[in-house]
Amino acid sequence: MTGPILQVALPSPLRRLFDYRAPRGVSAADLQVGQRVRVPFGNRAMVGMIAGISDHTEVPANRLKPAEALLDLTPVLPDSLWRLCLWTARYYQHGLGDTLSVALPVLLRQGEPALARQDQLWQLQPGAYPEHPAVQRAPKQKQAVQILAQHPHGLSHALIGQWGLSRDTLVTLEGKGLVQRIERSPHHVAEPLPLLRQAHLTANAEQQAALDAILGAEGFHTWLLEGVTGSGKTEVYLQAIERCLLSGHQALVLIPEIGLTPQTLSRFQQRFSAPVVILHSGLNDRERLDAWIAARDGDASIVIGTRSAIFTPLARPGLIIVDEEHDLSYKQQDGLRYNARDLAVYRGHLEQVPVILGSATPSFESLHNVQQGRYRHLRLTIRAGNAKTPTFQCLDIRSRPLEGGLSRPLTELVGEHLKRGNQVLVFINRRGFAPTLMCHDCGWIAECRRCDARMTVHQSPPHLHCHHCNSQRPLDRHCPKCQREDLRPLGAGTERTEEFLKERFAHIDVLRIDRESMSRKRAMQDMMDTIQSARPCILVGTQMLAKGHHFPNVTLVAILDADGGLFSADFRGPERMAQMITQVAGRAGRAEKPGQVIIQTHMAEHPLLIELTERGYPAIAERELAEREMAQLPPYRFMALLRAEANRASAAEDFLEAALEQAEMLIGQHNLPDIDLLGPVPSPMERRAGRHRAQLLMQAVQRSALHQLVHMLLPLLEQHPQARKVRWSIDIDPLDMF
DNA sequence: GTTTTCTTCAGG
DNA sequence: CTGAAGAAAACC
Repeated sequence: MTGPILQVALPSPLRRLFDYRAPRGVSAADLQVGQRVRVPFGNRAMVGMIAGISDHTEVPANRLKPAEALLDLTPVLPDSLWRLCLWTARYYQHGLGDTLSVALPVLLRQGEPALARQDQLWQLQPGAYPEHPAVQRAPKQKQAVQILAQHPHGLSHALIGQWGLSRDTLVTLEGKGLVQRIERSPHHVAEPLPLLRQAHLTANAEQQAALDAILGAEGFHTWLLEGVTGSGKTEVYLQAIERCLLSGHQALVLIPEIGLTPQTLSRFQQRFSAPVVILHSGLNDRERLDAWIAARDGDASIVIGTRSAIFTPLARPGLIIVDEEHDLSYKQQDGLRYNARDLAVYRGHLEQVPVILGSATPSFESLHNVQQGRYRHLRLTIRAGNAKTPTFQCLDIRSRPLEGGLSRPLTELVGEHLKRGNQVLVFINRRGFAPTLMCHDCGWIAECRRCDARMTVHQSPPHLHCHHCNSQRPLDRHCPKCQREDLRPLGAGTERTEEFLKERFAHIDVLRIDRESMSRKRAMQDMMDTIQSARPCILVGTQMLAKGHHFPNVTLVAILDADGGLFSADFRGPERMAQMITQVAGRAGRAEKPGQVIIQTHMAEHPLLIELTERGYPAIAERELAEREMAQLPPYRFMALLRAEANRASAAEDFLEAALEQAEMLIGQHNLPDIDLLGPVPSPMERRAGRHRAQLLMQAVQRSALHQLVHMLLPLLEQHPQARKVRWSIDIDPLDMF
């Protein structure tokens, strides 16, 4: 008689479960899938999750160990979230244990109880009042009674301090029987709050039509809410959430990483008095766990968070919103390479709740899903306050000199807009001073020693910086090759453009917005203050500018270099370019002032640019999707990318060569239809951070065939002798090929 | 992935 | 024979 065998998922990269006997003293009736157990693993203890309970095992009895302890009385995750995790592990071909450890808050991974922290609150006893004889000779105590009288639901320790009271005072009062302690979770709502703090705005006809469609449908549907900037997507979200809360359910809202704009968040908090939890990177482990538990137990009505928030359990799920669904930050780029937007759709299906994907520039995948009838399309085309759509113009810069990245006509135009008292936004997707440092005598170029890339010149402070591996080195005056003293920065980044504009428009504020300049804590707020002041100013920045913020007084948007997207090696280059230009352009012309968008390019006749400027994003999408179909690319084909990297030059390719052989064998053995194996080839940037990288692309007509192939291939690769010499990973539905 | 165990080989 | 380094195996 061995008792039940626990199949435990452990936070390890190994893609399998480990069998244990039940902890001593724990009977079969106490055990459930989804509970956490502490188990001995090798020479240390680990926290894992019971993924299965069986009555037999292949592991010989002498190797089978008992688990040390059962950590939960009931499963930590609701059933729907457990199933979401199982599906995620299967779909992204990742170990279940590792998947679960991505999904769970850190403290739960470490074995903390999955219970809400109990705050101690001080509360007045029923018979206590400030004139009570017992406190007349104790002013501090009297004051405490007065303050507590104003807080019938109790005051927490932290707040007591803010009122200038000490713990001792309250303990004394407790002794006198005037005050009691109560335990309560910090998110617990004592009594139902009024839902709305602020009445909702009146929806326009389009918004109302979208809301009617969403709210009129039963159960699970995916809605693609395509709304041009300023058309009021957020108001649609808010009113959909309102209905969700009114029916007693909770809403989950995903936002992109950098789009954690205080503006959007405060709109949620201003509108609803219902409890909102925000899962952001600033939370410590304890705060994160508390928020997670508040969501799971139904104490939080609205949960807002970035990518990983898709794994937040909800007691009463009612609605999932993915804002800026096209944003790449929804895709995790290492480890478990999941796409939170796609998981949101699957989760909606599991929990039978509507999913709203919102964007001004929907991803081509989502538009394709609309065409396929999987998603329903809702459009918002009217900008608030009748703001006009900006006019687009390409500015041919062939053989024109550039200063700080700007051509002469553009600089003049900037001057005109400033003279009229307006603000100008200059978009340049390159940080630093210049992307290249070159010796004017011998042609030497500063390259990174660990990557196949050029070093970027930075000026404040002066140094060379590789944006791919973060290595830095000082800026020499002499060329290391010919020793002469004529090193010149080539091209322009944000620093150089900022410098040029400051010099050219000496009396005007020039604000640089990029990762460096925003690292200061109040930097963003200072910038917003200047912008709100409506004084003429110039904003110079990277794509940080394109996300979330509204600049009502900007009338000119200048895009310094649009050509990158036109001849990118990545087939998604044009999609990215069109999204970026459209998003940046959307920052302008919000008020009565019409906006003007100038795109500097060497390829003014390029059909893509012409289409984008004359007919806009939807036209580009239609055209590009047709091209993708012809070229048999996603979303018309399904991709899985096997990457490998190694210190030795050929190790990665050797491994992938072996993988290719295995894959070909499996395709033959199992008659898997319509799969192309492309490669192995060196990655577009072959060497990065000192490691040589290569990739094998697998592409298929049917997702299921590709899935089968990868599913059978990975166990073979794990055992392969060459696998030890490389780091490898599988990326299902890869979004970039680097 | 990390840790433990095995293998090999130079050196004494 | 010993010790070090590197490869292989185990991790339940």
